[in-house]
Amino acid sequence: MKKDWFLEASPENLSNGYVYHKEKETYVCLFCHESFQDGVIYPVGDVLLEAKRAIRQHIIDAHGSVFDYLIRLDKKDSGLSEIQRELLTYFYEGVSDQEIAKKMDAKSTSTIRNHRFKLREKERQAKVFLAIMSLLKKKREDEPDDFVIFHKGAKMVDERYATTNKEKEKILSTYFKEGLDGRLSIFPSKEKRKLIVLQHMISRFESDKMYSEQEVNEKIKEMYDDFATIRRYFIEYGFMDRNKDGSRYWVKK
DNA sequence: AGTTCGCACGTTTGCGCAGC
DNA sequence: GCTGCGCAAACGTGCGAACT
Repeated sequence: MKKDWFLEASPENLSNGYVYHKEKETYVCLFCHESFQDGVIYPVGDVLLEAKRAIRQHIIDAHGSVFDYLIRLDKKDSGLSEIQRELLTYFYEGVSDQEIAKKMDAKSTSTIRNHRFKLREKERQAKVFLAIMSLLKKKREDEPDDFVIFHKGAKMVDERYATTNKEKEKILSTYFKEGLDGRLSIFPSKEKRKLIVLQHMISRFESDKMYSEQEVNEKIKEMYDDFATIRRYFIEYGFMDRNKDGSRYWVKK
């Protein structure tokens, strides 16, 4: 059995010895990965059992007790000392404090009580710790990604082209190999990349200036030879606008 | 029915020891 | 020297049995 997989399960699943996969509607054994399909009736011994009861029976029959497995984990995984493990085993078996004290070489019952107290304290601490870690995880998942904002007039931009600033950096470094002030190596074919590259190219234009077609071409040529393609994309994707006769160009805000 | 007693258990506190 | 761990004693509390 792969121990990591076992230990990644929730505390409840861990103590059950199995997990329920919602999408597949199956119960899966954490020890051997044997699965039981919800809605199917399984013959177990001389009786028929539905999936949930079948997997519980399977764990008892095939793997013994989940407690035995967990209690035998080493300190690194359980955080329990040798003595704590021994005590917990006695508690699990329902042995009285007096008997435990006797079994554990003349320890007094007060020692056993004190251990019980410490273990409960550990339990409380573990719960708080789990809650803290779960909040941490939740916050990370809820945190909205730092998405690239396109200007309002941008066309062809929808949720399919949502790009994080991190991705943007990566894309730009791929296409502007000489650096962000350098030339574009090739114009990308994927829409998402086109948008990022065009957004970067348009940032080199002044936003309040009126450009002639010639000026636009020259400016683009500083970055890429095929100025006609880029100019067309600027208009098509709404990064730039022009007047009817095409004599004046300006950056859309 | 109310009180007392013994017991079990939880909790607090202090000490000694080992490892770092 | 600090820290964690194991141990034990002391104290407080709840509960049932025995007693008045």
